[in-house]
Amino acid sequence: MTKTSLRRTARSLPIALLRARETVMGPVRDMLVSSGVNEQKWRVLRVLDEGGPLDQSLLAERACLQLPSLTRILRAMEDQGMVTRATDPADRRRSIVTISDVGRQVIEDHAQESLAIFARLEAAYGRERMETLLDLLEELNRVTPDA
Amino acid sequence: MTKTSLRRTARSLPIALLRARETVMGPVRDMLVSSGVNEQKWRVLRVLDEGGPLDQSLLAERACLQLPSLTRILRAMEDQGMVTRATDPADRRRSIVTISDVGRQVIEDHAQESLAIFARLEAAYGRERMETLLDLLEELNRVTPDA
DNA sequence: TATTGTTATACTCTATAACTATA
DNA sequence: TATAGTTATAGAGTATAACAATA
Repeated sequence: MTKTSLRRTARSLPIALLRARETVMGPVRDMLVSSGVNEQKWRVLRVLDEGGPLDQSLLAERACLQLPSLTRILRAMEDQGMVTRATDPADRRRSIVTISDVGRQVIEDHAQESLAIFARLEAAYGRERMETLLDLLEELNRVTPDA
Repeated sequence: MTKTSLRRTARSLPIALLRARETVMGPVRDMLVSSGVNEQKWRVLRVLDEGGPLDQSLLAERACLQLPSLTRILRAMEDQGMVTRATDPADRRRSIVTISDVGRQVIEDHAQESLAIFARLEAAYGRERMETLLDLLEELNRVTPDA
């Protein structure tokens, strides 16, 4: 160990969050391979399904993607018929992205499995504990909106 | 929204973990640009500094890296003099990785700043809340070791 | 035969900057 | 001049499979 003592890696928030995500993503990745969309497209669909039509900047932020990545992803998703894009008439620089029936169907097709994966994890981890964890994560995101 | 209601994305554990990590990594990334190592190398150094010499499989798991990625990263880190590698005499398939003084110095050089970043976040978020969050993340990693 | 680590491939994300169109 | 989104580029991670060396 170095002289200046850092926290144990298990108590390092960035590392702890990354390990937790790897833990949780295992079964989710298995689900996604059968869905025809990757993790990123799945996030885009989820965010659009939840928040309604969004411009790309906001969509990128909520889906944790860079704008250049999103540009490429949306091109593919448009080709697959999962989303549509339209110029915002109020500000013609903006492009508004809308989920289509095809996109909604992708979510619908995997919603049961997604819920089941979560339910299994919650059963193993504890319902109350899970709610507390999600509360704390939400609060963390509020503390530092992006910095 | 689709008919089968999934959780709000803020209550989706994979998405919540990803957003939390993005939130937390902002200042950490700023620190790392001045350190000469990227996120992945920093994790490798932290894990080695904490756990002592490790074989590559274990190191990969603890640092959340794939073995092929680790192979490439270690080659670079060996060239930079941050780590050394030696064949395990007890099992000559195994390669044991050890952090060097140079590697330890990289950690030492940024330990203060790393602690300060954490302290600021903790102050904004709440000390007790932070401890609870870290406890819950540790427990989550114990529930499902990797599945 | 199984395991550890390496190499190779294809795909994708990140980070950044330059660029276009619009405001 | 500033902003939204696109394009291009370099660097790097992921996933996977094939492979060599060793067990």
